[in-house]
Amino acid sequence: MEDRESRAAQDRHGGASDANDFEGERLARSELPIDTASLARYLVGKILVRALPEGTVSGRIVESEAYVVGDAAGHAYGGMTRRNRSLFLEHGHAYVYLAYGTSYMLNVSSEMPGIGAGVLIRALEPLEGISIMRRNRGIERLGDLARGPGRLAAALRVDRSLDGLDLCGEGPLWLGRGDREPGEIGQSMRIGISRDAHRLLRFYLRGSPFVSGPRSLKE
DNA sequence: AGTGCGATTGACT
DNA sequence: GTCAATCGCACTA
Repeated sequence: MEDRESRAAQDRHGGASDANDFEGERLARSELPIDTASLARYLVGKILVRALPEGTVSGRIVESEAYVVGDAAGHAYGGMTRRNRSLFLEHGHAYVYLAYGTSYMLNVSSEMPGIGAGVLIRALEPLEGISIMRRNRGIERLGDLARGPGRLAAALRVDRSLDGLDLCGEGPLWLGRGDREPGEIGQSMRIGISRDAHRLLRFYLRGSPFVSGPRSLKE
């Protein structure tokens, strides 16, 4: 088991939980739907896990957005560039970019190799390593630790150094199985875009207080 | 080399 | 509710 190392590292640092338990068990690439919108819906309820030197941080994905093939709002629209090349990797790789010069955004590439599309992870319900998240964010309130794409990246210390990482590999960031069925999943327009804004490509756990956006987009 | 613009956030009226 | 911060990138010349 490759995971023994991270587990040992966590034990050395006195981590309270096991990153290899059922909930955090790494999803295999073959389990991920290849279609972008399907993947966005599928990821709601799954776990995002980050191994840090001081311990494991994780949260349940409660909100995602699909940026599909041919989508004018997607960064892959217009072809591959230095910034967006990770979107063209086989589904299950990380695409991380800096938005507004201030916030990192974490996406999961979502199609076959050479096809540019991805899913933006927009919010997490914090599970493990909450004290580490508080330190990373510099705030206390649980409900604000990972509510929003830039906030969750900060909480998990995700930046451009993780761009291109295989989330289905043995790296320090991965997708976990989750320990239960998600609740009812709502669907809405995406937040903060202008082009192709009408499309219903945002997915969220209905009623969760950890979902971003106005109340009208949480019900 | 210069310009304009965000898949946001936090501070503030 | 409004609004500035901040910077990498894409585009023009």
